[in-house]
Amino acid sequence: MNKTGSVEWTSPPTSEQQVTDRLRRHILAGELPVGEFLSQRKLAELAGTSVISVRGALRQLENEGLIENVPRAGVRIPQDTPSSVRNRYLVRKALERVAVEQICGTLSDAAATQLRELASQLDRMAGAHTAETWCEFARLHQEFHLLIAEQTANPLLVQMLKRVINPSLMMLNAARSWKKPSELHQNHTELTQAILGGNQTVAVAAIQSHIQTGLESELAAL
Amino acid sequence: MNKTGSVEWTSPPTSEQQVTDRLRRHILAGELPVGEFLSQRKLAELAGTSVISVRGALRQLENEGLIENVPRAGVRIPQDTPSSVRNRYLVRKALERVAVEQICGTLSDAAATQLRELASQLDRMAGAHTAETWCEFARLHQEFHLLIAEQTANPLLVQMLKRVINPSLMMLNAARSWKKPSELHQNHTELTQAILGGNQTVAVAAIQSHIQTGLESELAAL
DNA sequence: GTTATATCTGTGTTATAACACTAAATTAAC
DNA sequence: GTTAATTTAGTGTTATAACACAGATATAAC
Repeated sequence: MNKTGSVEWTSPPTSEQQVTDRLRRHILAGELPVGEFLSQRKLAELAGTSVISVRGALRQLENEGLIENVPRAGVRIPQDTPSSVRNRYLVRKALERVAVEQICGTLSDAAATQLRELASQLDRMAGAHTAETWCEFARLHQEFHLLIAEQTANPLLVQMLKRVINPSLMMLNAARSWKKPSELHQNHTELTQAILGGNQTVAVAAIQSHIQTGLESELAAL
Repeated sequence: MNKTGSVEWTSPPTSEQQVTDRLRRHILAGELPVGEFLSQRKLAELAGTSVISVRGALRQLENEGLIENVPRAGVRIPQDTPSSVRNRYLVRKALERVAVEQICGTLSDAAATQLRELASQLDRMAGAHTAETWCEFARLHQEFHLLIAEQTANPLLVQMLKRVINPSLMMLNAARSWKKPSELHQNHTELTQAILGGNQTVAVAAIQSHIQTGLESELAAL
């Protein structure tokens, strides 16, 4: 009935989609070895489906930048290097800059309070990090930045920003054991106020410096 | 022997890759109907392979932003709207801006001459457009902007820029019949000089205004 | 012991066929 | 003639099995 693309009817998720979601969770949690090639057959057996669904899922995750596909060799989680991290952050800086420029001064009250709430929650968590709160902190941090991007009503921008934030999330989760998190403390409340303030120049400066801080702490954790 | 990812040995292209390349060419040339769902079986028969390779190829093209996948309905070439075009151009503006900022004043002589040559070739072609030269012009235009991005040595940035330029190329090719091309005349030589000049402020201003012109002409062609 | 050959096991890749579902067309009943 | 049920043809999706190649292991010959 509805093949037009605008599906409100929640059709049962395809097998491939289920595998995709499960794999993504595992990767983001840092539970898969980085650098090694993953066996499609083992993944299929582990997920209880066929290779074909796994292959589709891997393709999807490749598009999200979480894994790397070498045509006749297989698929693996890419090993981060200083330059790959810098490359991601350059793109991220570009995308978040225009996002902030776009929404500066035009935010709805609902979005503003949601942003403020997330920021305060982040700043509260930043002090006391345990292994358990790490994952949640990383998730909220991503949600905060994506929320900003979503206010532009530009799905492409959101998708690309996700693609560039996700790998960092993965890396930080994988490395959470040997890093003292207080280092990467960032004041999100301050950033939020700069954005909500309405002065585009100071908002842009704030987001740029914020991301720069993130880059440096991630490089230090490498 | 070489499974490390850095493959110099040109292994024979996988079937899926061949289908991908052929399909991409067809789409970019504007030879496929936009909006309609494509039949995987017909594509497979037409390409002389199985559905499985076609599905992989479609996934790849989806990642390049050329087609749109609706989970249980199929895959189609998305219909452009003013807002989708604006969304693409916003991202493009963000990406090309940082690209220019990065390379401004640091270009090698080889890259500079290559850029100048491409620009002059484009400006020469801009005056006399026939149906035959359109495709070539679009290709060169893409090559020009990608060349700028490639000078940053940031593969991620190049990939994303490609993803945002390709659909425009496709649209312009499909619409070349009912549009007088002189409208979208852009002075690429002037832009090149601004970039090579070394003054970052004027270079950024030039690229921004250049892209803005492109946006307006594409909106007009919609 | 060393070397060369063969086998075996693992990989990614791909073709075939069946499944589940939808939409249209045909047929049957009223 | 109109309406309802049924069949048919099309779709995307997925499981199975075979293909082709690579690396390791074991076996045979020297």
